[in-house]
Amino acid sequence: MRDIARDLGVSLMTVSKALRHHTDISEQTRNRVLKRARELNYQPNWIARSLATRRTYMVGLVIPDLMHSFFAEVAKGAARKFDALGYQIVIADSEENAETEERQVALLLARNVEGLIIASAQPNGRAELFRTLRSRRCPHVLIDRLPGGLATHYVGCKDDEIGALATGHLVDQGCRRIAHIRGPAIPTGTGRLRGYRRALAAHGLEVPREYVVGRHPDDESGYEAMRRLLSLEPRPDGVFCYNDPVAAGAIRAALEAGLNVPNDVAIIGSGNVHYSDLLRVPLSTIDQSSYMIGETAAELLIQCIEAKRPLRPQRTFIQPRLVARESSRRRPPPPAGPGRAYSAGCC
Amino acid sequence: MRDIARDLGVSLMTVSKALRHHTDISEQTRNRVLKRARELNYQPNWIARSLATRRTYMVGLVIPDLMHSFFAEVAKGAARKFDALGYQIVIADSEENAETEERQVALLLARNVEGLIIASAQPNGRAELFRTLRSRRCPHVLIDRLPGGLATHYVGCKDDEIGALATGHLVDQGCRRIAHIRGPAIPTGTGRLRGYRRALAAHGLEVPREYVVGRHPDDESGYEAMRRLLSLEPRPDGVFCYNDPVAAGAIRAALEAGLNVPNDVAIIGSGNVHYSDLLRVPLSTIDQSSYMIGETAAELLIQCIEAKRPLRPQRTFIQPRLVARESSRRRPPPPAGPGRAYSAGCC
DNA sequence: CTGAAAGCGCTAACAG
DNA sequence: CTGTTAGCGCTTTCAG
Repeated sequence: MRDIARDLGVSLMTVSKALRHHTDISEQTRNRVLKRARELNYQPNWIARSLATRRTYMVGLVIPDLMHSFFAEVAKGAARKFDALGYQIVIADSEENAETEERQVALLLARNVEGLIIASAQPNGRAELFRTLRSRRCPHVLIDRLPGGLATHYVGCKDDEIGALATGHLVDQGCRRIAHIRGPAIPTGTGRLRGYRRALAAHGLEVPREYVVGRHPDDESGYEAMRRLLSLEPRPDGVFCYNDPVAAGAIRAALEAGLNVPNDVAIIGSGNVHYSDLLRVPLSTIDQSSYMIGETAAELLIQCIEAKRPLRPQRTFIQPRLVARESSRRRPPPPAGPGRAYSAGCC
Repeated sequence: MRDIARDLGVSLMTVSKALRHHTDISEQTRNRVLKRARELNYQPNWIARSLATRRTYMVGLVIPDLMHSFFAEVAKGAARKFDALGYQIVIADSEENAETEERQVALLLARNVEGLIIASAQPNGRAELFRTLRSRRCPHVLIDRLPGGLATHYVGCKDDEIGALATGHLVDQGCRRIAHIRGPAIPTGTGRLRGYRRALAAHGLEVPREYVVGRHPDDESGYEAMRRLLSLEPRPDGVFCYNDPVAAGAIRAALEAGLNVPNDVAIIGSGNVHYSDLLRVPLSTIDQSSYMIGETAAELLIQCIEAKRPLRPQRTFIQPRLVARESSRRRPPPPAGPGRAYSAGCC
């Protein structure tokens, strides 16, 4: 900028304004400045600009696992939206670990991100991170996982609905001994478990305690959990899995045990990750509109950032949608028509 | 920082040094400063620090698709390594589009990243982006895709080896009419095609022109391409696919056509993405050590950044590894032992 | 319409 | 060991 100013015999200020298309600069000088800038291949320095304006146009996205297609899709949705709105996104991976997440958030704050989208790995009841965010006045939108008793912005499904929808579907398919491979002690894990229990109760079904197993949300532990379930007597005839990777692992275990999916045991997951249609047995699942979660959260966050005053907490609950594929369809589908319990919005 | 200095009656400089654990500060003052900093919940401002030091400790990673497991895994490897080395990674998605990639790189440069890792979407022969990078003296490491005639750092496989390894494996399995669903006109696409042709020639096999189809590297177009192949007369009995998503799509098409995989048609992909073991038919593939590519590239980039003088171009070629699963195994595996053509390093 | 002055929060270099 | 001076590259504010 200094060079341009010197070359053109104008002040630094004039250059600065011209470059930013400020109104009170004559057409002519602006063009001279722009021309010279191009010749010199001038590149604005965002660091300096940020320091002066106190704006970074950077936002953070914290997810538990980059490699989980569900969150990758969320990230893609958010990235596209932010890009369109002139913000840069920085993605951080918390590795499904509360401390790592706190560290990542601290790093992002130190970089002066203007806002944060978080699919939090904080266990139920641990709210310090959110208190910090609030006290530092950093706009943030929670996604996918909604901690209880917190007045924050949120975009995602209601997890008990997911659990009830999936479990209800298994009941509809004729399953009577329905097990659950649960997730960790985070809102999605406990919420889906709650929904599962509610649906069982609603249908007057009872199952042994041992029918709820699992902890870690990946296909390896889905496999292990399923093996445990299959060793029980009586063996479950339907399994609702915390998410699609877990379900994929469960299918592998079932097939390995020589069972037929869905006839010996029906399986359903959640998340509708991109490859679930390509699995050994195409996987029934609950679609949570991952891409849309990313987009919607991004829009909301920008609103928060650009609002003068903090907005009051806004929650967008996305309707979970049953996607029934082969892994759970035990009978030819009942005739379409109004009144089917769990078919609304099904593919 | 000013507040701390005022409260303690010392200079700003003293505070600055104490905070950074500079040596020439007395134990005692340091502790006083640190204590007060904690009390005031002082958070260093990276923007200001960056402006003063001309260091950002930020690096960029540009990949063609966040949602492709292969690149997600690369990203994970790089992220972990950078994190350990005290750098922050910013991931950008080029959407497999050359212009978007150039825009993303420009954005990252404007943010003063200190270096870049790029899995480039530039088509063969288009080298302007790399010239820019070079002229701007921005350290960069190319991964996965190595443009011809460019003296740059690189980490990845040799694509003709991938093509030859995969195709040779199909020959070993008894396939004689081997088709190829190819990728785009980028180094990986043309390199694998070249390897495929070389292997066919080496085995004295000839195939009709129509046996090479495809363009887009996703499962949808893999499906379409496979349908085209299956309509040919004679029908191929083996297909080498550009990557695993394409192969997954191809398997779907084959099964839908009522064919048996691998007996009617054997299929192999490349990339060894995490879920390939869980597909309808567990997918044979070429492992490219995606995670290690990320790690290695990160290490190399940091070396470049921290070196006084530009390093001379360093290339790390990773040995592709055959992973033979069900989608290509037409006969019981031959007895293990030395001398098997393509078994080195196989799982 | 143009420009001078002051400062964003921090640090390198050097002087005491 | 501590402090002073002079910026980093850009912008806001306000006076011409």
